[in-house]
Amino acid sequence: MQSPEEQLAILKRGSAQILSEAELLTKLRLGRPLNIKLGVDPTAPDIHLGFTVCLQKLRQFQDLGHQAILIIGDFTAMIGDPSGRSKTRPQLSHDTIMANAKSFQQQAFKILDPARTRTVFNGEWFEMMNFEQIIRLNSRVTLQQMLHREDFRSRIERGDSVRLHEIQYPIIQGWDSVMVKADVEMGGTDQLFNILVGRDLQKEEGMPEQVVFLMPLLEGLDGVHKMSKSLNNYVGVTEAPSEMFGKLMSISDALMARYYLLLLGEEMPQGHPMDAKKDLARRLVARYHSEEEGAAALNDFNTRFSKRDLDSAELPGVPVASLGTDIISAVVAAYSEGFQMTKSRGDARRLVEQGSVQLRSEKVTDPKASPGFNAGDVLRLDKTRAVRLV
RNA sequence: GGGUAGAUACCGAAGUGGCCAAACGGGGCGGACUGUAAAUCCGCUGUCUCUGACUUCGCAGGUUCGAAUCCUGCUCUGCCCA
Repeated sequence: MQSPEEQLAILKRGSAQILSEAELLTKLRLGRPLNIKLGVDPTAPDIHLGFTVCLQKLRQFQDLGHQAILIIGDFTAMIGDPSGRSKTRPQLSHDTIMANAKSFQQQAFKILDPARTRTVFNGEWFEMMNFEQIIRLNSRVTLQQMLHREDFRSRIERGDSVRLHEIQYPIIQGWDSVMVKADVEMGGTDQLFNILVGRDLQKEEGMPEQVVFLMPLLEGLDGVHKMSKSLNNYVGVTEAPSEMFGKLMSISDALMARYYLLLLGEEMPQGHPMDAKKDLARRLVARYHSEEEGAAALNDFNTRFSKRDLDSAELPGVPVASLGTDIISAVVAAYSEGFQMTKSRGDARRLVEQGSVQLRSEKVTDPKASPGFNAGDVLRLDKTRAVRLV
């Protein structure tokens, strides 16, 4: 086992903020495995690359002999969050949450070491609480404290509603830290406030305060907003190799440097940016699938796009019989059969009229065309998608 | 509880009786160019049986030849007062 100083040096790498390093060092010197807490929200079962930034750091802690504690926020998820101004977030059933949690773990263990991971559900302690205890818990923090939080404040300034239960989230999360006796809590930089509340509550309970360990937030594919499912700018760790590869190839060069740093933990190499990007994509596919699939995805990308040779690329097969006779029906069917995507006929028509659709390497721009479909033909739909007729 | 402002397409936001499937911006998508990058230019962005038809402007009714626009009720939200 490395010395506390060595451990700190390793852990510091790539982190955004640690409050405080001195405290962390003191804890590392205790010579026992530390409890490293990471809270997860079981509303969406898919882990994306943004979240892996935290998971990888957590793995590093594990490799240094520490204990990861994954807290599944089943309690909060069951309450649901009715605020979502545009979309009401559905209250999740217990079954859904358990299923999500399970799939979450499966994905997380692509990165984490199961032997050093403890998974707990916060319903374990919150479901037991009665109203008196809840009030008492609430009395420990002030409204001013909660309103200090950036996103609440900005919502108030914008005139958006903030529901009372939302300001309890930090308290709930903080109490989790008390219950699992967290030595360190990890999170993205947006978690600073919540994690600090955990410290306050631990202090009030007369226990040592957890160290705040923040990782940078990974920007999504758009390069602007943080990677998130709702913005649809994410890469999921379970996505198919070619899909993952393709998404990674579409990022900007500036963003690529970030991805190198946060996902691979190294500097972006010199040389042609495209080669660097291919290597990034290949390695990440290899990490979440396998070396072979990484190499295959790279190879496939090269034939499909660099050589523009769709015929020999691997494409989803779609039965000729499902296409109908006209080109619009065929495009709609190809999207749904080949990619499980629902396109309206209007969308399909636009793609055709605008020259995106190709059959047997020739553009079909007449929406009324019935060009005849044969097994073996390649039907190109848009920039990234094509199917092979079978 | 009282007052007041508001609810428009993915988001922001115009429109306040017919010229509105609804300006403009963002986002998204497609084309050209390329490295499936960036930048730039062009086009599209409710649905369909697509030079036309149909359904949309919080919900339900009503007035009118005609309503996103006027009236009534309801739901939701902000702000001010209590």
